[in-house]
Amino acid sequence: MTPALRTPAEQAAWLARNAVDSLPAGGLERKLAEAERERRPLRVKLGIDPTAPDIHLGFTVVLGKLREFQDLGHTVVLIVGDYTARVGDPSGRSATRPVLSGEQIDANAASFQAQALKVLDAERLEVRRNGEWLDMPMEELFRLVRTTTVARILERDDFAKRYAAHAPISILELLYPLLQGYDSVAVRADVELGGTDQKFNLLLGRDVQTAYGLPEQAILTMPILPGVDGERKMSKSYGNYVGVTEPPEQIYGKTLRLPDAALGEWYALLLGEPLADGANPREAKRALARALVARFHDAGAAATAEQAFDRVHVEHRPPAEMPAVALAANGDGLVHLPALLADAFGVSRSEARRSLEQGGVKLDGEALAAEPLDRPLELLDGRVLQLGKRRFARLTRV
RNA sequence: GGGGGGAUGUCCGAGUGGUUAAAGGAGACGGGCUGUAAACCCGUUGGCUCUGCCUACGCAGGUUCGAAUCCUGCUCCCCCCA
Repeated sequence: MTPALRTPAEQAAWLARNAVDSLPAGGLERKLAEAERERRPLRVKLGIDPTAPDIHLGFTVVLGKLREFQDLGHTVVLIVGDYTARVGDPSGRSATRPVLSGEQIDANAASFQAQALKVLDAERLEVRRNGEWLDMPMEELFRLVRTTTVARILERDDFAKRYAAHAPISILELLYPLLQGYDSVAVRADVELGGTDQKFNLLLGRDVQTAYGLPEQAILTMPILPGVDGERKMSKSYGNYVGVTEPPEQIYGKTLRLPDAALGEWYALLLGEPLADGANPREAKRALARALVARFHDAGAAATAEQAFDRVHVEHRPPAEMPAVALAANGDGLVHLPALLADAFGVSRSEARRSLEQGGVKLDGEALAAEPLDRPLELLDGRVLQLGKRRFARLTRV
């Protein structure tokens, strides 16, 4: 898939083709030339946060770029931020992230690594934990902290905004860019990747390296992938993400829900190719969905997922497989519908009542009247209960 | 150290003693229309044993027939002065 790229200049251009920034100008090319001259692989660094163990599509954009480096013979250094996670990141408007336990971090890191291998080549991969070097004496910390100033840190866009908005910023947060920069020192990074939101941190890493007498890393920033809402960046906290370990039908279905306006971006960032001019959005989106399922599962799963999708949403038939829910009747042989719906779909009983009132509950495809709330068990046994358009369950007598 | 401002439902944000489960918006959910796209229209959006009951406006007490609204203490945040 990688075209034959002979010279460092060609390689640099290829690597930067869908990046936002490649800094400093010519930096990547010089690194590549140096590696060739010294016959060593470049050390390409990416830091990850083990607070969330799931990798979503947005993150695979950066992973995909790392893979390109690997395909050119370079080494990827994945840094698990175990130490920083343990300290806790108080950033963000939505309160403090929980401080994770050691076991939790280990578990997350392991699952993260397994997922990353769906994109990365295990042969040219080095995984490190920043706890290896960040647990430093205060004297060392002072040395690190001296490399920058408050004004410089406050230049970072989100700090600047929050400061202007009188939102809280903890000292600890201000320290994070420096710690991340020190990671680059510790692993002697030649190149560091990140999303565009990481630009400041990546650049600061160069200053930190200089202060420690090391050559500065080149940086490459990748565009941020919009989430399935097509609006905000893909993020777990916005609930607009597609996880790489999700089942085929989920990946397929979520992809088809993507607004057309974002289709071009997904093509460019996930498939690495432009969306053909005048392409039928529906067909293009189906092709994209198949490609993504095939990438994280396999081609067979992609075909199956598409069939399952068509069956439910095009042909309006219940899915071939659906969870079974046990019916529990009271003494009169009646089943309380709100309780049944709550049990089957994890909604509250009040919510279930509302859905009933709005005609959102179907039995074998027929809308169920809101009254009465208690139905004979015989009427329900063996039938398909449906909430909304895409939640199904088969009812069975215990 | 001193002074001032603030904490409301998933989020943002009104509300300063009584039709307030709490305006408005976003999001989400259900229905319509569709390509399960977007846009658009309608409805819903704390819980429950549901014509009622319970729980809710940072936390804990108090005043009152009645408090998100008043008082006291506490926690956290922001600003100004030093």
